[in-house]
Amino acid sequence: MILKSQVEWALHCCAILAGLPEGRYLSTKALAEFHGLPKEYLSKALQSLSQAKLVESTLGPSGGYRLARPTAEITFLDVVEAVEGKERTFACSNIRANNPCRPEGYCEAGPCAVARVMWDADEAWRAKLRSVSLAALVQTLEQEIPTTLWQSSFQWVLKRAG
Amino acid sequence: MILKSQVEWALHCCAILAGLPEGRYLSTKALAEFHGLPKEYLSKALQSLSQAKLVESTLGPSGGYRLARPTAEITFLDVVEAVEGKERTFACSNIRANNPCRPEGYCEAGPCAVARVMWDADEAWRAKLRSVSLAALVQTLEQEIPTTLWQSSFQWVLKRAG
DNA sequence: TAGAATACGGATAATAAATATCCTTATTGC
DNA sequence: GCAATAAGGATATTTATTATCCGTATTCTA
Ligand code: SF4
Ligand code: SF4
Repeated sequence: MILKSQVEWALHCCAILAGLPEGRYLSTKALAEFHGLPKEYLSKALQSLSQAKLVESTLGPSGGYRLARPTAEITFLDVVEAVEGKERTFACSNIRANNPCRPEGYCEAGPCAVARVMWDADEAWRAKLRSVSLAALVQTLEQEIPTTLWQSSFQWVLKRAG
Repeated sequence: MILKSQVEWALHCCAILAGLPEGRYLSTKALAEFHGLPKEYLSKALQSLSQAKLVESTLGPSGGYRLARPTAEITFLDVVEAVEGKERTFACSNIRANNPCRPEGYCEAGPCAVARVMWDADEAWRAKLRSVSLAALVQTLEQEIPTTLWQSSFQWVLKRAG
């Protein structure tokens, strides 16, 4: 089990969009070039973000994406779920129903203990992702990335932002 | 991203093995029949458990598997990692290295903030799985499953255990 | 007003992973 | 010696991921 690479892409794109000045848009093309990613396929990830209402888009030249909400109000979980979906990572196929000793017509009340533990763990994962916002991410990145690289990156980006 | 179904299978099989009397073995065939699963493929999951030293096996008629450790010393995480592997669920492809503004020969010190958050969440998931033992699972199941079904199930199993 | 750049969605192809089956070998109990 | 078993290799089959291509509607710009 491994998350799709689109998750990493989407998170990095959101980090860039989070640093964009108010009202500016950044195109798929620019985001793809900046990260060295296939434009057409990255576009699908961005469309997922758009459908999840995390970003807004506009058409035409100088079109592209911008965040739809303040960075403090978008979490890692929002992005991950936009790309991966909201389904739990443990799917129960109800194999206990195949128990040969199971009485005719007997129907289990709810999810069994196995599923509940797996779902609790899934929720712990999500809770952690929910606890980190894009604002927090940008703050950390700003501290860690060398100032010159940070600035030249945003110069590069701004030159292409509509 | 979804866990393979072998995880569910392995957990249920461990739950059965956990209820087996000291020194008895249960075969793949019996476990597959009990859960209504494809024997050959379930066998692969059990082999994973065996390689992870969670279960011991013996050959010949009346052969099969038994737990290699006390139920209190086997956790959900042990079983999940035996089947799914120990790799983290977020794989970093280091796309920041593609940044066009990145200086020649510049090399990032360590994993970036994005990866660290994802890995923290992964660890939260594992911590939760680590916190539940097979002993705890069996205790819960024993409380929840109707006594008659519980007993007839283990009668069924014991008749086939070597 | 024409043209270029864009997001969006549908279709489809390529690749990788999960699921499943088959077969051979070595070991064990009877 | 025979039957049942775990183990592991080989190989299909099916599904998910990754990727590309194209048509349409929209928006900006010149
Ligand atoms: S995980 Fe629980 S609910 Fe799902 S099949 Fe197994 S016993 Fe049933
Ligand atoms: S997640 Fe972090 S370490 Fe991984 S590619 Fe992105 S920036 Fe680099």
